[in-house]
Amino acid sequence: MPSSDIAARTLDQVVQLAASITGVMRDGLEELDLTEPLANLLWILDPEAPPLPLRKLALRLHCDPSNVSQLSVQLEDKGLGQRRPHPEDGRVRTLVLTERGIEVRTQLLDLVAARSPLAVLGDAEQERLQAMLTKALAAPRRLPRLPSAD
Amino acid sequence: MPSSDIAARTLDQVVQLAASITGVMRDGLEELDLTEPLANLLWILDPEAPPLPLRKLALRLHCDPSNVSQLSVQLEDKGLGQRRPHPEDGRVRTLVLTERGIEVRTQLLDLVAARSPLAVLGDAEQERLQAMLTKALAAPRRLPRLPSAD
DNA sequence: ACTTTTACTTGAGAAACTCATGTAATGTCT
DNA sequence: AGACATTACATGAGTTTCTCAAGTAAAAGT
Repeated sequence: MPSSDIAARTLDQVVQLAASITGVMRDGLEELDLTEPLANLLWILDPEAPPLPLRKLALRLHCDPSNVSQLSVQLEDKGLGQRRPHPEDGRVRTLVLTERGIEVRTQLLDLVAARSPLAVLGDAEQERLQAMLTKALAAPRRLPRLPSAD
Repeated sequence: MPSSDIAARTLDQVVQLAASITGVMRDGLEELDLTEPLANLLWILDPEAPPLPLRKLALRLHCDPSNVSQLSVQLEDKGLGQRRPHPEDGRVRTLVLTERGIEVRTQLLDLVAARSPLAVLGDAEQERLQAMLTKALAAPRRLPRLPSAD
């Protein structure tokens, strides 16, 4: 049982899990009055972290910056977010959640957490899982044959 | 440290990992001459498993069956797949990979496996990871407040 | 000061997806 | 067996989402 088979199987399971999670999210979008791209944006907008420039958000979402611009407008139109000028750099805008935005984001996260397959794992298991994921995510991302994007 | 925080953090890490994996995949699409939706379809087309009806593929991809129809046409145009009538049910069509399709799929999987963050985990760790993921994915999916779709 | 670079916005266009409709095969009911 | 309903897929139109190109404004480099 070669090592690459193990890797392939692990990868496949993670992808399956991810698909399941996005499925759960999609099923909850209507009751939150969100679209999928808006929900994805909301997801990475941690109210407790320092606000991020739109450019950083684009990197995180693996999409074009212009796309984030358009999504930001939608978030503002819904009263969930607000673009703020960066205090030090006049070119930069950061995206901040409004009170209502924080509320909806919490609902979104709670909903997905409650219905995701991960919910069946106990606290101890989740912590072991976290340990492994942390290790993987912290890795210095050495991409073979590619300039370091991301 | 309430249990829901642990769950939220685990979930966030899985989502981050998934984003990273799709990012890796996207970066490799050009060199494989694939689009993202085609790659996703290719991914779930295991040549060793019995061929699946288009409808099942749509369920797996969380999308409309008509979408799978269109993607199947693209796969055929590229010479990577072929739709076959179901031997017993005249309405059903299954999608099978061609020789070249299997080849490209292998390249895709290998590429993602090599560059994914999971690559930094050792075999033993991956097996422990698999154990947990298997448990989660096998769970009978009790969706709160929703008829059992999926 | 002048040029280059960076961050965002805007608008046009392409890609991907959904929905409605149509067709054919299967299942069901009497 | 015949009539009706259901299921699986195909097709075309329309919507949504995304990318790309061009433009503006601020900052950095020379």
